Amino acid sequence: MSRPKSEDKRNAIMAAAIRVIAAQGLSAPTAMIAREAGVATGSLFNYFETKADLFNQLYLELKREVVAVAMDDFPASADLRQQAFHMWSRWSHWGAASPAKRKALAQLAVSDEITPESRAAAQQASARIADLLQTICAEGALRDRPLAFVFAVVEALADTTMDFMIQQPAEAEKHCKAGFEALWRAIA
Amino acid sequence: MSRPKSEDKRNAIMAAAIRVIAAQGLSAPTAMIAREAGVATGSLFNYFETKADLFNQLYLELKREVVAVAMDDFPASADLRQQAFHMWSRWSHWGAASPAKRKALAQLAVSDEITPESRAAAQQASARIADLLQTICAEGALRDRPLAFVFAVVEALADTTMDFMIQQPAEAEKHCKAGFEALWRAIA
Amino acid sequence: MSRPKSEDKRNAIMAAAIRVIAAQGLSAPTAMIAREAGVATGSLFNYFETKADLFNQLYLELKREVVAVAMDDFPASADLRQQAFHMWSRWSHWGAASPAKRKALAQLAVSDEITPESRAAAQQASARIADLLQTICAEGALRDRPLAFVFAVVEALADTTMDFMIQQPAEAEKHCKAGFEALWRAIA
Amino acid sequence: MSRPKSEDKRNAIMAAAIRVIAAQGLSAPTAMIAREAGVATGSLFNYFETKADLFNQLYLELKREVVAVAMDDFPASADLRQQAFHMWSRWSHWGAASPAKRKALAQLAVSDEITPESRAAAQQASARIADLLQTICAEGALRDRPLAFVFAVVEALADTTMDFMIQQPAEAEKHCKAGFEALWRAIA
DNA sequence: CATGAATGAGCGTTCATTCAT
DNA sequence: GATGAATGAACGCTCATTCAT
Repeated sequence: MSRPKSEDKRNAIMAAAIRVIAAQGLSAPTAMIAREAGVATGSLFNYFETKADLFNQLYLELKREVVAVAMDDFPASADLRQQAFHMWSRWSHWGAASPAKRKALAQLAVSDEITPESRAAAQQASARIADLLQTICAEGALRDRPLAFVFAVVEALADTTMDFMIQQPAEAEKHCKAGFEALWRAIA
Repeated sequence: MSRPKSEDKRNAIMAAAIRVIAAQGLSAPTAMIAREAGVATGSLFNYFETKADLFNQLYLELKREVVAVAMDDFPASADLRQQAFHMWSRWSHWGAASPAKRKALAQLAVSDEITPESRAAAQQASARIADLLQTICAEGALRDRPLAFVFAVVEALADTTMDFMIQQPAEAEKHCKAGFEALWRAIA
Repeated sequence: MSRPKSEDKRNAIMAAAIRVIAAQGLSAPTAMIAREAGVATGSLFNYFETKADLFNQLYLELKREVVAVAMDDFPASADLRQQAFHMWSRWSHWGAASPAKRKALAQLAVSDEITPESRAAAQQASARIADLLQTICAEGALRDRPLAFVFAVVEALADTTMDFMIQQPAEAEKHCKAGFEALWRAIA
Repeated sequence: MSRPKSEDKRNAIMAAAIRVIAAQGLSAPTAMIAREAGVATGSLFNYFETKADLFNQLYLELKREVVAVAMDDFPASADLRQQAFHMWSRWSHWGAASPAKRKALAQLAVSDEITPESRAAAQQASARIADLLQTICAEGALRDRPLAFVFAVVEALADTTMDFMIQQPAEAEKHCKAGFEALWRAIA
């Protein structure tokens, strides 16, 4: 019967946080995020209990977005290399097209504020990618390494690739393919 | 910039900063670093103009240490793969043996406080490694990519490898070799 | 000031305020009082213009309750000492049985938020007790002191007595009688 | 070798806290206390870890001052009544002459911020007064009550007396003596 | 130079009150 | 009237940096 808590406002805060974190880092004042979102300083805390809570929710949301994009329109019947390239291409183009999101996510990922629970939830969200990787490296050089090791290698390669796609947009396609080539040789 | 009186004190501050940053992150108070170093809060600023200055000097020093370790006792007459493995092994074992330094360096590397100048100097310090990489990938899949791309890929692989060597010390040698295998296939 | 719709709701807020103030002090958030009362945060302000208004009304209501209890079933034809003890006993047992009310009242009584008007109204509500006291001390040692002085002494003794009745319930009767003895000797 | 932490400054903060608490209550901002003391907001926290710490130290200091004043120049060889009156007179005149201190102490005494430790220390500081009271009431009506009960009664009477001495300074001596008379009759 | 007390801008968070629904 | 989200001033406390000693 009162003004309902607005999903739009929550999204506005999330979006503002991405921009502000990308620009200023995690030490960006909550007041600045609120202003950027067009809400009062206090309102931020109607949607997120603490700054750390906002960070955790944002981290998880971005992680899920990456997975959703990477696995969208997945070619279930293509061969493994094509499937892998599909995922890689989607992923890296998303990152190249969303530099603020990537920058924010990179900062969040190394932050002490992100709880083990959030990291676990993020991992769970990546299950389908993990499955794919497992299949890919089942007979490769890394077949005896923990999947987490492989995953970390892939993420590192992807991050590097996206950095270069952003820095040299004209060469984006080449970087994307070269990154995939390195990935495939490394793990398949 | 005249050399301050006590090189020891400067080193103590650097070492304290490594420990404190590893434990608390970059937001650790300068006063805590000073206390850990056994000097007065004000003394820190006799050796480093600002906190950011301390961070930049520390970043560069750690980067140089990595290179020095990796290239120490370099087998100039061995074949390329052996040379590469020598470097890789030194590097990753250093990282596995110095988790605080790695953690601090990881945080510094993504910080906005590190200036382009510091990053450029770090790159310059890595010239010998860069040369080696260039030779390695001269005929590989990434031969047309910028050397910086290759370098970034290698660093990402190395970081991942070291993380796992630290997390599972019993498997350290296997992780080290598997990481090298992935690297060699990716770039050579 | 029109009577608000629900007397029940007003009472619920009052009762909640007593509990919350007893537990948390006067700095308890109005939102907590409202929640404890089972009403919306905004509703509290339909019944009380401000937090201070709530406090003043609560102060007065509690003061009036004390008087009503103390003078209930008053033995108009008993002798003075018996009348005094009747009042004393009722009063102190009420306090011992209502620790939250006493605690809240004690905090309210020393608060700056309580207006002179409220204090005056409380005094007026105590007129019958004041009359009794005046009669009691008409020939005692304090006969030349302002009645307010005597009243304050009595309140102080009563508060102390009730504190001990609450702290040592097994000795409650003894404390009650001892307190009365001290009172009688002090003023009669 | 640095600027020494100044006892003067600590005292200035204490004195300022007394004035500000007397005027505004315990919710007075620390910044206001600091300003009143002529120091920076941050400096207050060089001398007191938290606002609550300041309150506890102030509480204890005021309690000790009361005792010191009351027992100063104690007539060890006078008779009991004279000794008691000496203490009473000193105490009440101190309170009448230091209304801000009394008001601050009254607020502190009922605050939730004051720790059991502080209250215990205050009690210990009052040992000599407690001894005197014990002797006084050894044969009085309250001889079987806990000393703490007697003490509380005395404090209550003293507080009331001082309130009236402040409110009607012209009658201060009469209030002092009447208060003592009530006390003596109540407990002796 | 060394020391650590002094400084005050800045931060995350709270909460009395308002007001759209 | 009832609701609870929205508001933003205010607070306690921190901390990089300065500077008196």
